Amino acid sequence: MENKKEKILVTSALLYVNGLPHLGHVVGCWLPGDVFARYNRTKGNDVIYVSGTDDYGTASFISAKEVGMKPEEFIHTMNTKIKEIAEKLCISFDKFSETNTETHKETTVDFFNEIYKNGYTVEKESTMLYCEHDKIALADRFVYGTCPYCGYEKAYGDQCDQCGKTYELDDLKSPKCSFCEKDAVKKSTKHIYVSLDKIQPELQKWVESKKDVWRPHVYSMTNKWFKEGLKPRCITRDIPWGIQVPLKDYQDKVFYVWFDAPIGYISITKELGGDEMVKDRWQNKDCKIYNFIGKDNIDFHAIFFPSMELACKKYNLAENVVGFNFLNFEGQKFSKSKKVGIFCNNLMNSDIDIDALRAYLVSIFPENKDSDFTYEGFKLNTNAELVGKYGNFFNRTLNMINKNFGGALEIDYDDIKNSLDENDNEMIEAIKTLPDQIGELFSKTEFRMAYKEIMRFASIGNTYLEKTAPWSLIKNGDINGAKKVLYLCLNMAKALAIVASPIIPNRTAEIWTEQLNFEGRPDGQDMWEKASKINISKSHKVNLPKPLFARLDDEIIERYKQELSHPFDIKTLKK
RNA sequence: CGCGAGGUAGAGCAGCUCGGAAGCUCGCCGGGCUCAUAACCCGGAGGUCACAGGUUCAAAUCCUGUCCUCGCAACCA
Repeated sequence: MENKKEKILVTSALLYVNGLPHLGHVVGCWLPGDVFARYNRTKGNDVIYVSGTDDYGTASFISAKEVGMKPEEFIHTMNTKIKEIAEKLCISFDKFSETNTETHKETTVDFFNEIYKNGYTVEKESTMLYCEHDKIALADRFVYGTCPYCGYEKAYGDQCDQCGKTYELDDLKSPKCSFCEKDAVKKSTKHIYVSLDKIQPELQKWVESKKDVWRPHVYSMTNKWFKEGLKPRCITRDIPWGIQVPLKDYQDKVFYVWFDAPIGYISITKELGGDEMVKDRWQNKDCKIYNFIGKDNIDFHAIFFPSMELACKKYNLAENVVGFNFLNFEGQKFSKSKKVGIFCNNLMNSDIDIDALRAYLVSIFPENKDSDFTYEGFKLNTNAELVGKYGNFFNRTLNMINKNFGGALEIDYDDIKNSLDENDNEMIEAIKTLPDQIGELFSKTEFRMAYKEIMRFASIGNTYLEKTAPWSLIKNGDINGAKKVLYLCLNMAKALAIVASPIIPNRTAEIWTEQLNFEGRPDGQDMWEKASKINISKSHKVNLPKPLFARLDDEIIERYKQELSHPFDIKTLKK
């Protein structure tokens, strides 16, 4: 059953530039997207993987001010650092860009113009709080004042922490700007709203068609919106940092970040391959789009962005909105202020094995519910799975081939096919069927299960060695028997390198060239189908093995705990 | 009746969509092997699948109710 090559576009949620990512973002967006993209390339599909940073919005504007930089300079600095971290983690973006580009501005303005032209916008007058000093509109979380109910003086714009009551921004007494603490003033302004209510029927149809594709929690979270009914949503803001709204009377307004950010997926695609690629990936119904996001982003990717796309009528909607849950850390939430977590800026100077880290993270991906990172788990996964099962199998196989046969077995499948016993047949069955089963799991974005199956695959190899005991065969003079066993093991080793390559790309590439002595890379285009073939040539010579992964002891773990727990503080950028 | 997630062997978890003899990793006990990074393989002990009802020939899995735990200001995916 040969599958046709698929066109696939993978996106990972744009990261807000106001800080550097912690493991949560890696585990929910970058890494699953990367594993998925790598698998599909290896499978032979035509994949591109894009992401970047979301540069606009109030917080980054204020942060830039705080460190004495222009917004452009600040976001560029942050974008560069974030990109370095992605590279360190071996996230294989075809393009990692940002939203502060000409291409993005054009794409966003054009996107808006289409919605406008299609009649899906309305104008509304509303009052807002404005800070004359910082020249920005103050959203609920950037303003405080006196609670109209209990008189608490540090109440937020829409809710009081002391009495818990919620209210309208209008009711807050003597409001002040959270940034400069000066009085905020009330202003009346016009804003543009997108008529989500008009789009709801069409959107709902799309969502329903995804019932069996999306993860259950994504589907149910999305459907909750329909029960209450979608309402027009404001997409403009009164701040000086963002993309200008291209309408008369709106010269001083910009688009709300959540309007333009997802359009970034399109503009970054355009940056990568021009209009032609946009056409090929966003306007071609044969291209499937996968959005990898954290659960906090589900609403934006399953409701707002698709609604906008439907109103714009120019681009295709996603095939799958892959919403991940959250990662906790040693039983607690990640927290910068409490220094709970692993903060990726620390990875840059750490000697932690990125592949081992990736493998552990995949094993605990919060696919269906929140999960927990523990150093104990990391240590266990590295020592028991990667060293003991996976790496050990390569080591055993290659060692015996080298020690006893000078690295070359001088046989192939034709030489052994008439002398197969039950154990051999089980081994052959595993090599022929498991790569496809594992691939199926990857393509269904069930990464944790795929990883588990890969480790089970390695265990089958170890058990086979145990049952056949080639070291005894050699001792007893059954050289052909030993060669047969090792030939099958070598073919399994090849398969194991390929199927694990989406998760541990560096180590598998290393063993591929340096130890197995093959050409190319195990994660090369179209390599997947080679995994299930038992076809290594007679004269193939392997090299001496070398341990793939290093064991972790408590001392090293303790050092990582110290090294990796420091959140990045933007104040260090201060001039 | 705020919202959401969860309660499965000592620990951590999978299985629940599409009911059909309780599974994985670690730990523990016993055995085997010595090719391998004190790695590997086999066997065993250990669970009334939170509780109570219901549907069914059959329920961890579906339905109803109850109890308990965790998250829901900000930094933060």
